[in-house]
Amino acid sequence: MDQFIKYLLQFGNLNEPQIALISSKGEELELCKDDFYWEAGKPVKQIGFLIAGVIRVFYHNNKGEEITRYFIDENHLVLSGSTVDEAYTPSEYLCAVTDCKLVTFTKQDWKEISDTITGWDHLVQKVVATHHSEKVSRRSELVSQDGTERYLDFIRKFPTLVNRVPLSYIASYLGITQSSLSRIRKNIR
Amino acid sequence: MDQFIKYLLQFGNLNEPQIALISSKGEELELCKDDFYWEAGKPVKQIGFLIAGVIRVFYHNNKGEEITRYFIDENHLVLSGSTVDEAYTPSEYLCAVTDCKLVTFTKQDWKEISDTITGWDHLVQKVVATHHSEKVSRRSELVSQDGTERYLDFIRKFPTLVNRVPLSYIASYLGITQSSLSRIRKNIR
DNA sequence: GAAATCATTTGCCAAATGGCAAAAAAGCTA
DNA sequence: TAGCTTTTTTGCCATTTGGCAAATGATTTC
Repeated sequence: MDQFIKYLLQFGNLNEPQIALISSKGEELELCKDDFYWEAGKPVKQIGFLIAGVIRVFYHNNKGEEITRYFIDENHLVLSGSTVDEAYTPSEYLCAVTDCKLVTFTKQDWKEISDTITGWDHLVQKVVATHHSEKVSRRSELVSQDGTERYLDFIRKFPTLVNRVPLSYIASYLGITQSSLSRIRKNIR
Repeated sequence: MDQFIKYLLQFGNLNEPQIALISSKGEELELCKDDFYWEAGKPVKQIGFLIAGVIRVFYHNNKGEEITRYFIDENHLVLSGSTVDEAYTPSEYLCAVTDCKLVTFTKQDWKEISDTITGWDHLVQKVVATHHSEKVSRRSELVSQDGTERYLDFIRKFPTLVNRVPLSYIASYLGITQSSLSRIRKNIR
């Protein structure tokens, strides 16, 4: 929980009572490897903040293959792309790649925080914007590169993930087959 | 200007004085084809809303090639990924693909609006979140598909752009060469 | 430690894409 | 319309990647 507060404080000030309010609402949640945090079609009722571990975001393409859209690592909010106060049913799966620890808030509590703390929405907006630009900068160049460049880029941009995430997931994130990625790795060394 | 207000009202209520305030701050801006709206390295001083036209977002990769990151079409905010009130210097170029019309706000005025209108930040957050998820859903599947699928997807997701944007830009967005895209198009018909 | 399971590497060949340059088509201007 | 410029299409061949299946390696379980 402290970790979450500390993270928030990078984006704006919070006074003691505000911190107390936030702390009182947050609940710790642990996920084991391969547990789902979201499942496509099941409404999301929480906002989460990932304290430890890695979550993989994936969906199924029209051939039924799992496509990894993104990896979420420590110190990131897990919330729907659209806004918090609406009912939201994801079309993708969020699944723990490693054991995970999160702080979660019910949407109701989150709304209460938003109504109570002046500037909360603005602060969250900052956080979301930061994550967004990080996401974009991590993702965007993939399309314009060949497999080798994409993998090197992945290592650069997710340095802490390479050894925690199975090859097949990385390949699915990079948009190449596992075999190709394996060959690519061989050529790099 | 009315178009912008109308757009905002989809995301939340605004009363007359609020609308008047927003209207009084917005300035119309016209861009000709190939004009730059942002240039990498030059600070951004405005928030814009695209009323008409298409803007291409691109950057240069390490080989000096232009890579198209995204197309912005009508009824979208043009703002930095990070927050509004900070100095922001983009690392990418925004260039008009067609003649464009925008409504713009200085950061100062935008801040004034934010300070004056309760719920403004929240409303903007909704807009940004909507754009974001739209962007993600338009972008994300590209990596996992071959050229033909990507192009078909592009047509589906940017139906109004196909005939307004040069082939080379689309190819650069799809991460394939212009030649390949040309061949792909031949095979589709 | 052996068996079973899961993850990664490799071989083989087909298909897709890139690089380069020339040709063809489309658009623009005088 | 002719000439010029820009955009798009093609041909040729090298390289990359995919698909599939088998082999190898690693991990877990009993």
